[in-house]
Amino acid sequence: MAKIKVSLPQGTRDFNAEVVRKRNYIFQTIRTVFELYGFEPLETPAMENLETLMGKYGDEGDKLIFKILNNGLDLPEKHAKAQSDFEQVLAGKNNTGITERALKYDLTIPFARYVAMNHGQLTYPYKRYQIQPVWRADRPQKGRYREFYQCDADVVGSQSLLLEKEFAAIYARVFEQLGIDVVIKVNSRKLLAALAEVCGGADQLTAITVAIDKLDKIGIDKVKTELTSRGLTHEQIHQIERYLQINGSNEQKMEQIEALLGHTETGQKGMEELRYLINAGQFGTIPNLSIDFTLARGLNYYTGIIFEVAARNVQMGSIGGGGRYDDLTGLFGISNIPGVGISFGVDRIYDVMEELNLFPAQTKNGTQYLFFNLGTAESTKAFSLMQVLRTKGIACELYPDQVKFDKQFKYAEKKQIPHVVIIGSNELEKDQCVVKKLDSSEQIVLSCDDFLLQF
RNA sequence: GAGGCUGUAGCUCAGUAGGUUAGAGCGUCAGUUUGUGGCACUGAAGGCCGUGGGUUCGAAACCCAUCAGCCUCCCCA
Repeated sequence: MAKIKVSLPQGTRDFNAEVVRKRNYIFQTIRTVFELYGFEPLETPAMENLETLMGKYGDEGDKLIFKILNNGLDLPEKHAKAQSDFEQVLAGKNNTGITERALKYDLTIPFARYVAMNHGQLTYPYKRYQIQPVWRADRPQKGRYREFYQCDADVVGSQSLLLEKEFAAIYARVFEQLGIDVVIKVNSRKLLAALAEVCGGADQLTAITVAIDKLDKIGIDKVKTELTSRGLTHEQIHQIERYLQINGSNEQKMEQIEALLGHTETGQKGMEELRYLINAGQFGTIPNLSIDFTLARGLNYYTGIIFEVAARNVQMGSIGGGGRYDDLTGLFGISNIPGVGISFGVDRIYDVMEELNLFPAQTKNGTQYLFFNLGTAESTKAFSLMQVLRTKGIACELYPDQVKFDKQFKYAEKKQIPHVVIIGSNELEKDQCVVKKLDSSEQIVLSCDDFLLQF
């Protein structure tokens, strides 16, 4: 038989039983916490209209959207139009004649689209969570895939800072349950805006944000070089440097930022937000929450508090992020719906947990009892016992072929099935069965009725 | 979009300075052992050495191209 070379598209993965179980463990943990905080599930299609997505993620983002080729382009009567349309695509422009749909790039924009479409029906504040795959035509590398899951929770229709506090608590709780030691970095976009006001004006906000975002990668000197090339003066850059050098405990950082940006109105607002978040108050302190003024988070829609979560003790990009946005649905014609949300990067969380060996043994749950196949009459008996076990929720299976013991034992071992049940001609005659534990080799003989009574 | 590394058995990899029939470990299958697994021993199957060209008497090895994977930058989860 000719051997056909098979492969997977770049940046995609198959998940075997073990991996699926471990992933489900993460999903379940996150889902449970979301539900505990009153979020409702939402699912949206894998694909959206291309125009829904285009222009929402910046120029870079647009390039990374997977576009879907329209069907029926090969129909003879459409040839001429398809060819002229394709010229547009070759020129770097999208054309609905060639592609009008695309795979979703994140969960936030489809969510905004959903809110805009169902504006009248939703009960506000609307709290939803969404756990679905998204696709990006990125170059894959460590911790980066072309198909990966996002777990988002957002609230729209409320300005309350209480929500930010709850989201921080959700992060803390989920990672505590997963056993990952994290630092939840928090900042306010308003402070960045205030910094921009002080140094070069509001129109420099983006440039400053981008430069700050690169700090931990390129270092302070290169950040200064970049800012200089943006036309900032020596004095302005000095201010930014003072901003970036703020350190110490959360309280100490607040004191330093007060000295630097306290005289601006925007700065005061930003500090208020942060103070509310870090103060214990009536909700208690959130563990691992750390103010990080160098946190900037790209440049898109965030306007208030921003979050980013990093795992300690392991080299990995952020495993979660989010923040407040004032007017996400404005993009779709429905204005004045403020929102705030966070996201978990499940694939990276998986990699972190794998690297730190944090998955509990319970994730291996599968078949509990393997019934040996030792003949037709014997397996008929086994089958009737199994049906009882199954009604009691015990996973079990019968080896489908009557083969030697050796083989059936090895099957159980490979699948890590903890017990085997042996019903041969001897046992059948006495209405008994032999139950053997594989790890300890202990085995007991008991009547079929006694066997069932255990469950 | 830019750069680096790697493609040899199902998997992880050896393969000496180009030289007969390309190796190991693990895994698979069979047997020792036709109702008691893991261990051990014996044996077997399994390779167009990523693909295409070139250099050479001779290429898995050297050169070029191409494809794929991994990694870094950019950006991000």
